[in-house]
Amino acid sequence: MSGPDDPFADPLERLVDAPAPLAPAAAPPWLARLNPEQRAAVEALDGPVLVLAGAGTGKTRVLTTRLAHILAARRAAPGQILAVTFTNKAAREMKERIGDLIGGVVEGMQWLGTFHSIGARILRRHAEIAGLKPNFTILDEDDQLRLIKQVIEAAGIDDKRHPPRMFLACIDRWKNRGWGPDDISAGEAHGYAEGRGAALYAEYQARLKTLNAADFGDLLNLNITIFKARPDILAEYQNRFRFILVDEYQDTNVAQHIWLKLLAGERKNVCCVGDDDQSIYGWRGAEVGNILGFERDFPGARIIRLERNYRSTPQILAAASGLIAENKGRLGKTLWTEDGAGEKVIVSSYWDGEEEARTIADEIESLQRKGESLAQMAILVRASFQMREFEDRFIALGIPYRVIGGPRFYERLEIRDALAYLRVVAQPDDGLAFERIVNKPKRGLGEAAVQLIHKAARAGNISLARAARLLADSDEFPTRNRTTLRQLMDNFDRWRDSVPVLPHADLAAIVLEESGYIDMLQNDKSLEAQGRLDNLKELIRSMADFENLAGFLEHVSLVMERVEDDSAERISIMTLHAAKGLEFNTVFLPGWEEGLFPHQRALDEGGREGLEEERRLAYVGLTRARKRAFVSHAANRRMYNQWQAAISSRFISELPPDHIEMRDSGHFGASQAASNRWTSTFASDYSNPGWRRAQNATRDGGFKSRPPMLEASATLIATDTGESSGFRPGDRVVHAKFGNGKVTAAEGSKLTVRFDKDGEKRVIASFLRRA
DNA sequence: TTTTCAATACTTGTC
DNA sequence: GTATTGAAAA
Repeated sequence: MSGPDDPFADPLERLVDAPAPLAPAAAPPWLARLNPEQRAAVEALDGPVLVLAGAGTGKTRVLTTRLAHILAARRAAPGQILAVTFTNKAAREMKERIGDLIGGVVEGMQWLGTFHSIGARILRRHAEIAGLKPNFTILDEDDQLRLIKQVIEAAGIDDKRHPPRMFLACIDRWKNRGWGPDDISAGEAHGYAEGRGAALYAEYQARLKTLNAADFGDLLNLNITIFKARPDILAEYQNRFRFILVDEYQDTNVAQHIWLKLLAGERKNVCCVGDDDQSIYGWRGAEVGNILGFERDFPGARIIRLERNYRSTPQILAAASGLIAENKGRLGKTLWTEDGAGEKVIVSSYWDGEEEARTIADEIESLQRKGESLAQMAILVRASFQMREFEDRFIALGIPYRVIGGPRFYERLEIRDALAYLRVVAQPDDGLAFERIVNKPKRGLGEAAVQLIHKAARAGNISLARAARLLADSDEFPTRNRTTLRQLMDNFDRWRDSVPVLPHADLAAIVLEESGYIDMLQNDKSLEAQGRLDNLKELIRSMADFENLAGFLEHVSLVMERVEDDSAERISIMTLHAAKGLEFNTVFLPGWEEGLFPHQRALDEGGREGLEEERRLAYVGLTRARKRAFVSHAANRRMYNQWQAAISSRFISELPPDHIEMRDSGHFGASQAASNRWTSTFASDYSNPGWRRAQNATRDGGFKSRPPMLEASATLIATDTGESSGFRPGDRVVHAKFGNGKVTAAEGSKLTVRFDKDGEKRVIASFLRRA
């Protein structure tokens, strides 16, 4: 482990070579731009510091400036600072902003990253101590679940009564708390399969070792194991990390907290930045207690509150503050701003979700006509099913939109298959990857064959691939399959041999070609197959950005994301969770109804704690808005195709009346009781054709009766293909969202299409292509 | 081995 | 309503 990649090969000398901006100056310009609290947070370098940064108080600025300050004061070299974030996006942003502040020195900041990427880095260095090889695979949830199923099956447990998912959740919870198989109390172990939880967990961990694999939880937990087993190694890191910075501290779980405390050592130059009011990931293992108990964990800690808000109007701040004040157990902050008054938060009531979407879309167009950019508007929903209504409406009106947090590139089937091939090439012990592709494309190695290989593997205590190799050369395997298996194994040997000589992107292309995977897709005449081939091409293209195969695979497992282009003129639709850390001039917050928001399940499973987390979510939503916030609820909402009457969220009544303006749509005349009766009488008939037609009629009517100017603007936005769309009634077309359909009417670029699945819809020609 | 059908559940979702 | 998933049938 040495060479340019070695994390320890960057001695302090780097600092001496660092560019000019590092020269100590009496009054560094970056400090002058801070308010007194921010400046205090930047300058309090020694000892533990907790920065309680309210929404929009310049948290990132403080973090980045503090880093720059440490470097400028020559208190540490870039490689001696540990800076951890939760998301790759946050890490990337921090890197960029430090780069803006102090220039190229960022390159030396090799310990700026997510908890998991840094954990993985440390684990690879000392893998042997944890019983792994340095080239171990990082498993994602899918692989994890498959492994768990195997463990459960091997233990002879009925997976009907004890669903594997449940066990996955247990393991997740245990790992989040930093518990190994030996730390599971009888009570906890009882949580799954009548007390066998701990034993199964141990078995799961043993299997991981055989696979030479680690799951996400292990990336940190095995670090802790290593640190505890080898104080000398821990000391090495404690000595190295002169300063530790943590972003979004309220989201840390117990394991991360232990990890941080170990690394902080005696020096305890730890600076954690966070906001207890924005803790919304409790269900994922985040422990608000970490931030609430910071002083207990780090005695003598300095606590600095950032309360001056630079984002929102006082009206929005007051509404959000009033709401969050309902929560108990906060550290407490009072946000203030010097900004002028601004507009009150608008609270609207609608008859149903469809009217809500329609009216919000109208509001969006109206704002747009006043010159407001679509990129500065967002719709923040509680649950993703709410997005659909907005998408439908935006498609109909031709309002460009983007959904944030949809299905990800690396989660697609074909990508995962391709990656599985590459994983087996890179790491032959990766049995999960091997299993995934033995019979893909179909080569006659079905379940029976896989079982045989499994048996051999378990008997010899060797990996699947090794067992497969043995079986291929022995006569314990059905003759007709033996040749196929041998061919496959020979292929893998050959591919593996070419790793050092071939560029990895070329190798990937060869693997996919020679394995028959490409042929399989080419022979598939379905609509998706072409898209899958394109995705594979895209995958191979993207591989070129990485140095080697191992580097690429690491990226895929740790950085499962696509970089969003947020400059485009589009409105964003996302969940409230996805919105944390973002800001927009205008924010729409639909669906504030009891049962949806706060979500029923959060109440059922989380009790008062659950309710408070929901309230924090509402707070996060409101504080995303710079100028305008629109809260709304509908009296009737369709969930799982069932109409349900809903009463407005308690969060609406908790908003301070002085800072909100109630708006009524007029249609919303029926009392809650009446709507209840109405739903129960007609709910069963709701999806019948007659009702559908009636609903479509209203929708169309609404569309046509609009002021002409709106019609025009809607057309204008969407007419990038021009008036002559080229589509005629009768044409078969494909729509990215709705699939196949037939054009029934066309006027200019606006078409009516009868979709095979979804029925008739009005769509814009530019969303269509010829079938 | 593959296709098809029925049963199930369905908040949020980084790494 | 729908997507996924597992088991039975072809």
